[in-house]
Amino acid sequence: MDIKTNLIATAERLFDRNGFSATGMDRLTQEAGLSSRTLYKHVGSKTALMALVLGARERRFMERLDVQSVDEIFDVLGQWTRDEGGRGCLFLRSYGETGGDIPEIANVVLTHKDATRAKIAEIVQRDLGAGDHGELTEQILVLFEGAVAAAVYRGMDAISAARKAAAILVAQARS
Amino acid sequence: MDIKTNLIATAERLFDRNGFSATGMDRLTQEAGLSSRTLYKHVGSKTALMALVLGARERRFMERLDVQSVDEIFDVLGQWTRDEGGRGCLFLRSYGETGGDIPEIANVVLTHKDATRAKIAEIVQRDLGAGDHGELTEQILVLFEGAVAAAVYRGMDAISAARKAAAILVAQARS
DNA sequence: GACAGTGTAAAACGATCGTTTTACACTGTG
DNA sequence: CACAGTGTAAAACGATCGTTTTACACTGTC
Repeated sequence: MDIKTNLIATAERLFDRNGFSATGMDRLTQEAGLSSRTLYKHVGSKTALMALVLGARERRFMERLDVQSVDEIFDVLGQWTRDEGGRGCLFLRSYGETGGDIPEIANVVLTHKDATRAKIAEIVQRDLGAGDHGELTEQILVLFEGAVAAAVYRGMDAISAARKAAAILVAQARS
Repeated sequence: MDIKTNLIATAERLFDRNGFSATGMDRLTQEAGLSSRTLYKHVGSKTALMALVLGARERRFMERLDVQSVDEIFDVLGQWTRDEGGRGCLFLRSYGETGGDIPEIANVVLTHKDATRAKIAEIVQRDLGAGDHGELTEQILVLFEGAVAAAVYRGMDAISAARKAAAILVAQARS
């Protein structure tokens, strides 16, 4: 595998499992199987590596979220959580750990949240037909965000609860 | 004010604004206006201080959450966010930063989440009358958690969306 | 067969981390 | 006045942080 790709994947795993600050560069180089010199040649700095990790995750996530109905949104989330484990939104976690003070990271996070909201709006639109669905979109977004957060301690139950709630809200909006 | 109380309040502010790892003990002693020797005499270690901060927040939060209806839950959350700012759930953030690996902290976090869920169950019960409302409770919990998380980037809109969604789910469960 | 490029291994950089220690001032009590 | 208790100020602890440097091996190309 490409050095940089492998490095970013390893960093994503460690950041997600142990936290950003708690993951030292020594641990990272060791687990990625490369020297610190090579690491810095490829990514420049730890902050840049964090941004790269989030960027890669964003692309992977958006690929998966390309669905047609509100119901499927929560299917995708269930699969994601089963595959990758539910330790909370890595974007919000990076934002929290840095206090939102590092523009390089804050930008990626806020852009990702904008994109997620836009994608949900698009799905709601497709599901409900033409009309203003701003309120429903915000509700689905909150359910999605809540399912991610609550899954940390409630597991899959949180996700199926969100899914059922979303179905009720969609039905209600249709009538 | 009592030294320890003031220290914990200062630590809560700094941890919340800048993150746990990113907040050094020097910064803390400086802002709390005491020597590091006094700090360590009173709280023992940074980890213990984190647990104390979370414990204090838990008591303050549970006091506020002592309401009678589902609707009021989101009123409380709105006030909390207006008063203290919405930077995400400090419990989940502490859990994420430490990878859930520090028992002293993981315990406080999971206990808090259990208590929150129990409190919501109690409110739902009072609101809906006797019967099994496990499903609705999980849905309200997810909406609550989602409102907290989404408020980081959507502000109060996330909270009022959660409130409206909860009202619909409650009405649906009543019929 | 020199050479530029890219990699590793490992030591070292200064800075900062959480924590402890030393030295000293102030307080109330016997 | 002695004294134990509690506080501050500040230096120092060893450890670890992110990052850079030194020294060297391997690779493909002219």
